[in-house]
Amino acid sequence: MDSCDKEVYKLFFGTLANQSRLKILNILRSGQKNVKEICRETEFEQSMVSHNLKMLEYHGMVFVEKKGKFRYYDLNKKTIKPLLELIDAHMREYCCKIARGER
Amino acid sequence: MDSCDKEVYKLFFGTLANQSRLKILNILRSGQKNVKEICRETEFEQSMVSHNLKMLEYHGMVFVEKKGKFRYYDLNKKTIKPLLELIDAHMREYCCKIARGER
DNA sequence: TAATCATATGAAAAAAAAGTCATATATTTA
DNA sequence: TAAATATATGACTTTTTTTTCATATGATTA
Repeated sequence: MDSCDKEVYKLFFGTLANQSRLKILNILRSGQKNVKEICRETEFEQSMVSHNLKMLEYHGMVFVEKKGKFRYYDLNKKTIKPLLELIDAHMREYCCKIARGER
Repeated sequence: MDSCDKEVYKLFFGTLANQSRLKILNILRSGQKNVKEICRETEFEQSMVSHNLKMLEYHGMVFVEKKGKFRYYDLNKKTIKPLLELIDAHMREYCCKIARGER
């Protein structure tokens, strides 16, 4: 990991370090959705969803597919799903106190 | 992943979404180090290193061991190392444009 | 036990990221 | 082709995070 990599890592993790984007990713776990559907399910405002989807797409965490006037976003199941699972394992073991809000 | 989890995920990723902390983690890959050594190798100011180490420790990414007046910090090789490797794989495949600075 | 060394902490300043709002663009339908 | 619908974008404001600075704490040594 050289200093260039660290910048990339930072951007990558930064993309995941946000509850709105995590909520979007989570919703996409159940299949691809268009922007409107994501707005409805998250109860987020549309432009915010678009901003966040752009960031997720840029980092390869979701893919887009144009269908007429809609844009369907799909989770990258190959890497993002296992990644979330690995982190689940880490957190089960080391972050109980965080989950409980301890300091 | 419920809304409580998302908060924890956010904190977890937030801890990794920072070049200073990534640099510290990277340096710890070659074995445990005390704060002074980390300062020297990173060229970061001491209090900043301490703040960042605290955050890393709180999230189970490093462990501390007191030895006299020194405190040795050690990387969590069980989860953080494989995590970084998984992300390497993701980035090799999807984030080339990021590494190249494209937009 | 005073001086020194190693590290931690809190508050405040600086920097970065997130969210909002107005509006632009693109596609479709009437 | 005008209106409507879906989504994206840019500039700005707000919020959050990071860094810095001064200082506190704790262990060691002279």
